[in-house]
Amino acid sequence: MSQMQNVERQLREMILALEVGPGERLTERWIEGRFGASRTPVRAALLRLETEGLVGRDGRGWTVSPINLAELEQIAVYREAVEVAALRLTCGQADKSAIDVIEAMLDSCDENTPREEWHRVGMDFHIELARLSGNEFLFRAVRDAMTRLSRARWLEVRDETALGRAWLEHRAILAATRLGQADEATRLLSAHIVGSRNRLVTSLANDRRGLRARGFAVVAA
Amino acid sequence: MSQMQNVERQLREMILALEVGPGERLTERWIEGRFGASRTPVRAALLRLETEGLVGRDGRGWTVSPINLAELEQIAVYREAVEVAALRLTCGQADKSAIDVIEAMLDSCDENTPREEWHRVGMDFHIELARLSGNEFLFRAVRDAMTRLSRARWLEVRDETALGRAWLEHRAILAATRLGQADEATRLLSAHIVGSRNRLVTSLANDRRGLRARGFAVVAA
DNA sequence: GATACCATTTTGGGATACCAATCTGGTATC
DNA sequence: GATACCAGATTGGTATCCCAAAATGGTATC
Repeated sequence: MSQMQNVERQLREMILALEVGPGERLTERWIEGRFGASRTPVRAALLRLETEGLVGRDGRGWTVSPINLAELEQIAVYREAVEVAALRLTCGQADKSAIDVIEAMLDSCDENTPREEWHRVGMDFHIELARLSGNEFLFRAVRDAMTRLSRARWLEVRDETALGRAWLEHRAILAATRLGQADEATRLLSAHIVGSRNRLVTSLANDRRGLRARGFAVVAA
Repeated sequence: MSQMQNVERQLREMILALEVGPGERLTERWIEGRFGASRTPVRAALLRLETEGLVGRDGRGWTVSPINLAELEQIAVYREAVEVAALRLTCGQADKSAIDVIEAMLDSCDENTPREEWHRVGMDFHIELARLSGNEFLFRAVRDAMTRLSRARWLEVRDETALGRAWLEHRAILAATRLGQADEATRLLSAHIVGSRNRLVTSLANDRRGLRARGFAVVAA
């Protein structure tokens, strides 16, 4: 594994895990020292993370992208379009065996599973479902959208009932997909995405003061 | 304007204008000499163009992305999803004055307009229409998809009737959008995209031999 | 003539040196 | 005490080295 990919991967993890806060300034020299790499791979990593929307330019200099509520709403609209299109493709396919793998993913979570794992599986559900479409561009769009949403979802205050409801919705989407019921499956998926967005934005807007107190830049809608 | 942005812009133009052929090998040193920049900005440019899909890694080393017919078909599905979603948003908006600007764009082309300009305006029509949605992600998705399609459309053998038909379809889409008829507008848009894709892929598949003879790598569907 | 092999060159990945722009902290001035 | 200003430190942008790996091309061998 090259240094460049290492820096990119580790820095992305730090950002997604909120070990560097949204809105925080980044200097190439700090990253250089932090990961023991020189500026060449650091710069490459920053350029790629910029296209992922995780870091941005702040005049001269780099900044961890703030949480932007308006952006989160736009991403929800975007992912609804691409996820629905992907799911429609999947419903039209004959082979539904791959759906079992995704169902097993959901099964792997129970009350003993750490919160972090629930978080990851909840994202991977959507990503893997999109992958089944066989369309590389729809897949990447969903994956990138989930990456952009990741930090915000991690900050969201979610109660147990909300988590349970999301899981039920995931299972209902899978069930309809397995039967090839495209209209029903996409209707459920749309509703799921819209509901998730509403809960997410509401939660963050309510917590905005607290999040800023923790040093996280949160831009209003 | 920094060197980095210059190299990126100029190299992108060379690739899109087919001044470096699809499938051609690129060396960082050649680009360095060609544009009079050092390797640092050259590498930054390559990293960005990679995310745009215009260049790719070929083991160790860089290659101008070949024309890939299977990819073109997938992009058509992708752009249909995002363009339809964007258009639906636009139809729901009260202010339709911006549509006149796009209509004027179409008007600016007549029989004296160079082919290159028709080509550009045909792309910008879709990009600017998506911009009206106000959703940054749908807009970028359309813009990036059109960038990826650009070279292929340039290679397409298009007769006058096909160009004229496309223009009529563009106008019909605008007309329905202006009236806020979302279902009709998106139906027309979908048909337009599917039709364009079919003509494009058919044309390239037929010309494949000739294109390869010109040194352009064309990957089959 | 085909092929295995080795020396040379070329290439991308990485490290580092340098620069101009900018930021910072302190100081002198009023 | 506020402010204008200047010197030093910091930073991203760029150029340039170095290196290991891979491609290249010529040659000896069969």
